[in-house]
Amino acid sequence: MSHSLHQSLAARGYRLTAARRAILDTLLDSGGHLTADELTDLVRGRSAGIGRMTVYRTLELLCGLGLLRPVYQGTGAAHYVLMHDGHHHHLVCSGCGRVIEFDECALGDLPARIAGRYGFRVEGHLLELYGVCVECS
Amino acid sequence: MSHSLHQSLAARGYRLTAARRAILDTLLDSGGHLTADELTDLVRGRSAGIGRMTVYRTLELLCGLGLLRPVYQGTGAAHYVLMHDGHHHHLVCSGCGRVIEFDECALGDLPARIAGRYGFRVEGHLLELYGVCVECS
DNA sequence: CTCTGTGCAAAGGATTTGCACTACG
DNA sequence: CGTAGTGCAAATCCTTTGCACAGAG
Repeated sequence: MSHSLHQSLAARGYRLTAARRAILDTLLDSGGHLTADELTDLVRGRSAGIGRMTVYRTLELLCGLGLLRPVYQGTGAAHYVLMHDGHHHHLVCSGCGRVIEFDECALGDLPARIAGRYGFRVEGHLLELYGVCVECS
Repeated sequence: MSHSLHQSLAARGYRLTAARRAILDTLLDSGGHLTADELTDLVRGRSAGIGRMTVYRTLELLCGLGLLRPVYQGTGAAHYVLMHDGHHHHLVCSGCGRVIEFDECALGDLPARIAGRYGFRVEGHLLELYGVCVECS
């Protein structure tokens, strides 16, 4: 499990450097939902001397491979979420801005229907539900 | 149809100024998928003298009302998409970055199940499918 | 009339280059 | 060894404030 990201990189011919290893490990341990800066700080706590740009570039690389996804949670910096098993599901509260993850995947045969209709091969997805959480009701 | 946004604002006590009217009309006509800057240019073509910040503030307002949503398409500026009828569906190609909209909504009774489990009232959603389009295969 | 909304300019952040240097494979 | 990857600093770009003025209700 903690090797899937590393192997995904290696398998595509990308080098597994110390910096990338630290970034990947931090991402996996943190569970996602981090900005680039938050991630940089965490990475540096684990392995000093890693530059902000290396973090940015690694994030960009992972996004290009479909393993990570930037989401815009209102204001400020982009948050990056891991696409565990190719998908990710959010509940976003309009009141307090809180983000809750949930696992239930209700897509059914939609990917197959999309493939049939648009010739589009679906590899992953992000579903965000917007509304109001219990506390904000 | 072209009045739903205007009425949503008016009904909540927001003023329907000339600038907001122009921005709302442009948004509706363009079909969405615009950055703030692209929208500003379009708005100015229709009604000169409208400032960039007015556009930003109107976008922020609409996002707060759940009528619009910022999405992060890779790099650069945020793209804003209209939440027609509270939902929006994307096909995003990892190859060329193209974004295709589709209408099929496959959520079924998920909102009801989420409400039961998390006490979260679902008002809208964004579904993004990632993969490879026909041309990039 | 009053208070919300607007526009400008300037500040504040986040992200991105350019380039010499390091180290993975 | 050669090339992909790194780190720093500076540049660039997007977005947000502060404040005086205009216009909607």
